[in-house]
Amino acid sequence: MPHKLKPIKPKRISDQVFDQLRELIFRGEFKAGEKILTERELAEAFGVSRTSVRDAINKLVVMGLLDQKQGQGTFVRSPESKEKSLLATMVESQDASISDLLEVRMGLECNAAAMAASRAVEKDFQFMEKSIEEMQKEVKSGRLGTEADASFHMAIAYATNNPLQVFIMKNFYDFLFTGIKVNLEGLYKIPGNIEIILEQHTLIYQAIREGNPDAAYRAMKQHIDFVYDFFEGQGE
Amino acid sequence: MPHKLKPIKPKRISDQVFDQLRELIFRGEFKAGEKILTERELAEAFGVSRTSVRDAINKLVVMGLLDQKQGQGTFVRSPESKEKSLLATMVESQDASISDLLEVRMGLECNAAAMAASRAVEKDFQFMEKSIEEMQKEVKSGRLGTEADASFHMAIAYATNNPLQVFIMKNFYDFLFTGIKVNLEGLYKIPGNIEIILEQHTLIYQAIREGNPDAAYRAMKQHIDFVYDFFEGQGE
DNA sequence: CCGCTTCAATTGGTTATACCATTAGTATCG
DNA sequence: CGATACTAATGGTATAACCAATTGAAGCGG
Repeated sequence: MPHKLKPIKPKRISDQVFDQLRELIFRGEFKAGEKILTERELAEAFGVSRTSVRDAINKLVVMGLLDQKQGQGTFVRSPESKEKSLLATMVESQDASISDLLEVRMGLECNAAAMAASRAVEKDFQFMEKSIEEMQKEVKSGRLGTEADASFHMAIAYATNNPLQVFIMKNFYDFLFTGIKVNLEGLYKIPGNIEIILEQHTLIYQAIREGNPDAAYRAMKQHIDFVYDFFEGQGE
Repeated sequence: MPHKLKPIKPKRISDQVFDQLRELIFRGEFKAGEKILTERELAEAFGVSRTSVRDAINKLVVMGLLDQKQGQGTFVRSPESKEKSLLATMVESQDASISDLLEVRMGLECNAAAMAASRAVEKDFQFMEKSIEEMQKEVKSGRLGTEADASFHMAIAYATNNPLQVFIMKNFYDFLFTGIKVNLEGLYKIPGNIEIILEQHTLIYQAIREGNPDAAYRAMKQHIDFVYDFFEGQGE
């Protein structure tokens, strides 16, 4: 065996559709509560059979990301709606606190920010910008903007171009979401805090845009430190 | 509305099949590891279409109760392997390289080392020492000591006292072993490398023992950087 | 104009059938 | 005996047709 041949990729079509749909949900292309394309439309759009699309959708329904109603359509389930994901429930049963979450994120996301700074392309920047703008809108409308917040962090994961980083963050998403929600609710009580968060997001974005890994790392660290300190001060 | 009428049963056929199959599994009619009836057989037995059976089975697969393999059949998943599978199963559909793995570990483990340095207790030190000694023994016996290597890194995860960190690392190393352990062997085969690895492990351990988070972080970074550079040089 | 019924279009759910892709086992040939 | 080739079994995919629930608009009668 002189040479290591090609890796091949035996991927099921339904799984490929599944991956793409999940990505669209996570990136916010399909917004919570929104009705997505019909099975027939998706089948045509992907160029696969309706069977494969159905298999993919079923998977997402079981995972709690989608909701189907006969005669109406398929809808994106809002993350906050009850039944948390498998990972989230498992984590819960192990008594993981918000602090624990933030500590792990510290390592995971600071490193990701640095990676992103040296690899992100235009498309990645656009996703980050979009998330920041979306969060600004939400805040001005009196809402928390938790989804946009989570999307921003997911955008950085994608920008690393590291499939494993993306993979972990994807499975982290539900827990990330609930964590962010709790944080923002606490932060919201104190005027000015959300603006600080937004400012920090912008700083992270700028550092990545400038291609400065070190600055991106520090900006992310400062961001998470801020949230962490605030939460610790709350009495834990 | 004087009377509460019939509840009716607007139940999908696939769900009815699902319920029955799940019951059979829970009752032990289908025993762990056992191969169950084929989709075609089940379809005929239930008097429904194969599609409905497939929908039901898919649901059980996503839930981790069943396992399907093309060309072989559908099997009942043993209970102990249910938990570790949720990450491992999905990782199959990704093509992550060793570099990707190391990049994520960089963030995860450097941070963990720093955490461990400020929290580890005597018991944690003992686990680390044991892992290092074990690896030294293995190496002297002419073996690779990959398990001891992993144990050392897991010991650090435990030392963080962060259940989420432990959880992630646990699933991480399942993936590491089952997926790309073979590739790591290349690193160990070159004389001198194992000694360097052991030295690095010792440095990490000492930094943690001294309660120096900064040094622990740097020591871990140096360690992972070394492995990373080695693989980059290999041609990847 | 209002209220009810009816009907048609949309959309997910089901069925049937055929064929593809992978695997394990067996038969065959050297 | 061993390697190869074939075959059968099984899950995966693709079509096409029809069923069932929902919505909303059209039509009718008051």
